[in-house]
Amino acid sequence: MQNIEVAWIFAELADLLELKGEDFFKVRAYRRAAKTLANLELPLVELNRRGLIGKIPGIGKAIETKIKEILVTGQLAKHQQLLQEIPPGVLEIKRLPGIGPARARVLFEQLGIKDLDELERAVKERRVRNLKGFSAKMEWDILNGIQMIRRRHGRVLLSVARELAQELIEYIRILPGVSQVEVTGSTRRWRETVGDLDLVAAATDPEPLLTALATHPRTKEVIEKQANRIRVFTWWGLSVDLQVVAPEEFIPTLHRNTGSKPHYAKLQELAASQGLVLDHHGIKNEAGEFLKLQGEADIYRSLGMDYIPPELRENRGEVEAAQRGQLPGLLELADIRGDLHIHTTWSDSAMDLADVVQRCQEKGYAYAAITDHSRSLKIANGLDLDRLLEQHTIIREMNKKLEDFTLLTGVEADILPDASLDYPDEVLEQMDVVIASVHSGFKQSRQEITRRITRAIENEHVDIIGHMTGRVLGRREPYDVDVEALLEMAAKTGTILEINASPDRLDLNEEYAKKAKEAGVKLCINTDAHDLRRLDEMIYGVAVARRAWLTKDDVINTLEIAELREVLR
DNA sequence: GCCGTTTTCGGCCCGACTGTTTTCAGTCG
Repeated sequence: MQNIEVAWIFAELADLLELKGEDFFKVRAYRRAAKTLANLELPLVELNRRGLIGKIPGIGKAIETKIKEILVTGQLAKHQQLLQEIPPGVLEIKRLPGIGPARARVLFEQLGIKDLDELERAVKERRVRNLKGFSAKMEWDILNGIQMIRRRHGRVLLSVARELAQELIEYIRILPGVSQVEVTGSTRRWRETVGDLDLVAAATDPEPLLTALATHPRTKEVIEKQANRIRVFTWWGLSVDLQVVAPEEFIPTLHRNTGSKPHYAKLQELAASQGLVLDHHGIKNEAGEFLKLQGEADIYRSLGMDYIPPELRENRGEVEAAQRGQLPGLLELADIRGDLHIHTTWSDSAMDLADVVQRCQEKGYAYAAITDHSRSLKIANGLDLDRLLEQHTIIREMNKKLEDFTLLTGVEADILPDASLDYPDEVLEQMDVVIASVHSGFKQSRQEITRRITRAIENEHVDIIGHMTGRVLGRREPYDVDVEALLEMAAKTGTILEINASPDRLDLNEEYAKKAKEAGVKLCINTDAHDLRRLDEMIYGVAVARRAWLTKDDVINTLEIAELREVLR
């Protein structure tokens, strides 16, 4: 049992209890526990062995007992029992925008609606609008919500896919006879969501590997099995395809399976035009001899071009650029010198200032900015003026004692619905980093939201615009905003745009990040972390940047502190 | 269900928006 799986049980338990109308505080206690468990540093199994589960904040006697039950039996009786009462489809209905526990319950109890299909039918038959708490407009919203969920269906966040991939790879790598194993497909190309996880392994005998995956604890059922490949569906809601090849076919298979299909097709075409044959066996010349391949770079070299990293393999001009020797030197995680969007216990995060400093130093960063929420964001315990200034005083004091590390003062100031910022200019002026973000009024018109963000961009004290389109993958569409106009304005004012690295945001996305660069805008990759583990998500923002063809020069948090201060000034 | 340098019971981050049964429950961040 992984922590994340235990956390999922508690999160679902919270949802189920909420649907039953259970006390809100009890629901919240489970939800908090789920979040805490998901972000623990150590495996629960280990903590249990050391008798430390009850010591975790937010975990009391009752939840501790339940965790132990899960660790021993693999499930939770109370959770299973609730699932008997409430069909899982009702949980999905509750996740529709505009539908919460109360409305989902009305739909279930009064119309017997158990899943999205039944809901869609009821809406089309106009049976929903007359229910208490519903309306004709809401029927429209429901259909849109169902569309959104259908679009996402079967796809998971890249971070989930990578976590599962890592676990399976480590498991397969140590099996007898395995020489190599790698993740391929869209996961290796770092696409923001993943439909299936594709693995390729090199081994002399496939059978032990196929059996190992078939019986792995993550595997729910085997979908298909052939002599050298197996497809399974996992408990994580992601299917996994493992192909086992002979060692000499590993590199060409890894390369082909990584795709993308259009990229690979283009290479095959190019190979053919040179009298070569490129396929999963390798590259064959006109004499029918296979060229020797040490790595993927040899494939590209044989075709007369530079090596193309997986993130660029989308047939968006990378082949032509590689032929001309003009691929950009992509940004690397190691280029990142600091994180400029971090929350602490002063607002709604689990980390205190000392935690942040320690972890950022461990990561080898030279600086970090503390940017807690501003006063209007009450639910996140946003800082009023007094607390903000107090925090900044403390940060400046801490800074004096730090060596080779700079803790910057800052704030994530709300761009309010009336386009003003949450603090006056005189206050913003005094801090190192001002991020301005929208956290309210998402449903304003395109014109209004664009104007709001434009005003923030124009404010000379605003350094960075945070998560500019506001999307949350699979949960919330971006707000209606004229991104192109904002890029133009940001270029004019020298305002920096954030690539929010949180795997469910990735905002700006790769398309806009690329356009930003082309418009002459500088970017900053931030985690927006609310707990220690999520400071590690920088890599996902770097992946967006790489897929957007960005180099070190395009990203300001690759600068050393003195240069960074210059840019922020 | 969790928690306690005021409380082992009684608190638990708040407020805006929405649609509308025009007075507030439900949802959201």
